[in-house]
Amino acid sequence: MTNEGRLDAGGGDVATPGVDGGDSDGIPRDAGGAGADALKGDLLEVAVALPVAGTFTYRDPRPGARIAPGTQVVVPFGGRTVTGFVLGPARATPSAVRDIEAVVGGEPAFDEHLMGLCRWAADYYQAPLGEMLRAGLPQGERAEAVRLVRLTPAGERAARGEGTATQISLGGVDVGENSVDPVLRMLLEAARGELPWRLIAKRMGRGGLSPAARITRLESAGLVEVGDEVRDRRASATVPFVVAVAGDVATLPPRARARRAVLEKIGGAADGLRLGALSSGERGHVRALVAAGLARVDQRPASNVGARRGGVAGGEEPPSPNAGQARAIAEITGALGGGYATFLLQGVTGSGKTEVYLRVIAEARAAGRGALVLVPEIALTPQLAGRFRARFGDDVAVLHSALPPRERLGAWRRLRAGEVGIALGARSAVFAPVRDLGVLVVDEEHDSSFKQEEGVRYHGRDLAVVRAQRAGAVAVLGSATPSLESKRNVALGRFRALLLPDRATARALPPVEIVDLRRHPPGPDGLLSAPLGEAVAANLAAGRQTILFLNRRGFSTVVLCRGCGHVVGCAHCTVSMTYHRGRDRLVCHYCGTQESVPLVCPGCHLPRLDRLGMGTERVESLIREHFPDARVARLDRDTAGASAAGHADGGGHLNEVLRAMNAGEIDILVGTQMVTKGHDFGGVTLVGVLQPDQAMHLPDFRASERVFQLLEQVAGRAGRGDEPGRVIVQTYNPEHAAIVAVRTHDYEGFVRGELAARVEAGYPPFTRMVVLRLDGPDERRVRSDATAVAEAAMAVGGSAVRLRGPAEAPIPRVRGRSRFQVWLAAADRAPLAAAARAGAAVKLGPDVRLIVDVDPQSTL
DNA sequence: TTGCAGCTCGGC
DNA sequence: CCGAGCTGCAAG
Repeated sequence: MTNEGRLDAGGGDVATPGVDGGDSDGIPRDAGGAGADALKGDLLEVAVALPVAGTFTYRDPRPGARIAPGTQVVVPFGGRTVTGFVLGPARATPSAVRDIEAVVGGEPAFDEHLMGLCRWAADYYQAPLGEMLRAGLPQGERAEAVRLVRLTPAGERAARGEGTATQISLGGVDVGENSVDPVLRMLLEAARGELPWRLIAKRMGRGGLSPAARITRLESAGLVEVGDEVRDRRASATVPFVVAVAGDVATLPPRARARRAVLEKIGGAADGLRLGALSSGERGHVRALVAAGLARVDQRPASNVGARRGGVAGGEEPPSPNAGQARAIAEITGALGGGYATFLLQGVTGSGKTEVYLRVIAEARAAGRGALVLVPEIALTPQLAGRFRARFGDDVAVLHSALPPRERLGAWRRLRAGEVGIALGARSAVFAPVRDLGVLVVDEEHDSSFKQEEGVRYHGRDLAVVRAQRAGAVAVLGSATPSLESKRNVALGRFRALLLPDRATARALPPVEIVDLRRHPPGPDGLLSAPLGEAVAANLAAGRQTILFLNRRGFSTVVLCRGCGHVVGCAHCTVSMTYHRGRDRLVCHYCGTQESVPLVCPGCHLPRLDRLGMGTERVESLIREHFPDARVARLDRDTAGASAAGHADGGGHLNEVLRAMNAGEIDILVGTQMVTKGHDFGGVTLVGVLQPDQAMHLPDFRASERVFQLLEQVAGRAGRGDEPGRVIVQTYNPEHAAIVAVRTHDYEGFVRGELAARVEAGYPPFTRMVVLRLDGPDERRVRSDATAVAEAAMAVGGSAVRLRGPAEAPIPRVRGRSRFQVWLAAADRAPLAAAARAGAAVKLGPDVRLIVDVDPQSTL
């Protein structure tokens, strides 16, 4: 279904310049003299979507066609074809200029405002502009060049063994019977005799010539041709619809009842039905109906998909705000239209922050301005989306990572076209093309998932504030436990603080009971202390629901030899393997490597391996033993599906658990973080936290802050119904600051203590930080490069910048690569950025990579 | 990132 | 002497 916009054929949505062949060798290299001015008008500055510094100049061969800044284009770059973004007219006239090959889509992918934001972000996060721009486009909006290998007629003959001996030997094809060149054979079997280069390389595996050598040889023999093609996902953004066609139903066999039923279903929908909305069985009938001339399948643009979904605005009477909410709403709406302002809205779970967002957004919409809402990845649930839909109906575009690219694209287009005024999504939605932005909301602003930890490492919350600033909009950051950065910004007068004092339901957050595991040791299975065990039993007897929280997946976290003390570790990482009982395999949580459980110790070969440590799988199983009559369920990444909560295949189990919890069909839910965020479990009256201890001792200056935030969030799960809840934390470290503070939900006290410690140690929010992360297969090389990087950074940073390292990362080896870190801290941004740039400019040894991480959120 | 030039090493 | 493989650098 992918429409390929073939460059030389001008397919689909791809505007093809008037010059054929893509090769611009005919263009005068030296434009000197009279022609220079005329030429200059068509010269454009382009950022390519690659990790390459700088921008490049290209020519638009279509006379007078002014490509607007922000437009996505396809350009030849080095020996291949890549995506780029037009920045504007060229600023220099270099000696060599090549032609833009294609313009993707009719309109710019970014408007001026978003271009400005990406430019700012590229500079701040020290990322190439082209890469930043690419990060700001949704999947599906990106055009990508695919290198295709295609059989020539001569190649086809050779592949069939019909070619002349010369042709065959020319191609290096082995003439022996049964052994046609594997590449030719693959191509012969492929549709249209062509395959992507990458696929061929993948299928060939090892042995013999390298795929590249093989293909090159075939190409020079004229048996195959190789070319880059732009696959314009935009052009292919269509969705199949089935429409009933007037015809003679009698042509259907009388016994084809199912077929008639499907036909009726299709006929019942005035505009036809999405093929995707039918079951696979029904789709089979559609095929037959089409063959019988009773139905037709249309391709419709994806922008129509989902446009008319969801509830109708105003369907439900909004609850009237309490005094605290009313005050917050009044303050924020008062600032709307008055230019930039950021509010920090602090209120515990259940205090009604969402209602404040909804009211403020409604206010902005009434004034004709757009809104953008960012939530942590894991919190982007159907429940939350439903709440926005119930209030704003079709005016909301939900940008979910689980959305198929097409639907995402449709949502993006509707936002850009102004058909939809509100965008709701995770981190990357900060780039959503909302028109005339009035409000940006960042919910759970302290959540670390707003920081992108791969590729371009931007922080969604920080970018939201910057975007608000640039757009003259109001930003609202909400949290029960704001980040210390935001607290500091309030103290500095940059943010305005708003407090929602109570839970909207007028009940206080339950106190947190701390169980000292040194005095109340867990039972022989290491699970429950007596107080927590009794509480669970009592809650169960009372017919109420319990959540048990443990932030570790798997069954056992360590597989240890009782004979020699050997711990089974990952072959590629310096971490121990986790035993997963569901799969009956050992899994590395860092690189994903899986292996079967060895029968004997790899060290001493004695069969004395033991599975130690507690993961959610073991908790679930032990709980079933303790409470055989209880209905127990588990919710973590393993049960929910592939990756984090949001992913398509994960939704099923997650939603099922949510439903079963709300229907009271589960007594005890065991889970990881996943149970803490975004879900509203009405009837839970007991929350048990099993072991927050390991999280407190992570080598990370934010460890305490994270533990507090996590516990507070977990506590918020309890007692939201009519019943008061209980929260019990069992720990070996009851005197830890985060534990002490969480007992009485004394966040302000915790913040004071923590801020004092941060000042003392020179950590954020009192300094700014950048980490330079290096990794490579050869430990000594990485170490020495890290030293050179540190020296270069300090030579520039001088006394304004403090250095720590180079030091091995807390997990020194991941995926077979050794990792070192150089930490830079400074009070001011400028010297810090300069030092980091100097460090990043150091020439590295072979296979050593360096990543600049500005405002790092993780030490690992 | 990938592609290519320039170089060295090994086989004929 | 030629080709494969590695290294370093440039890409408009």
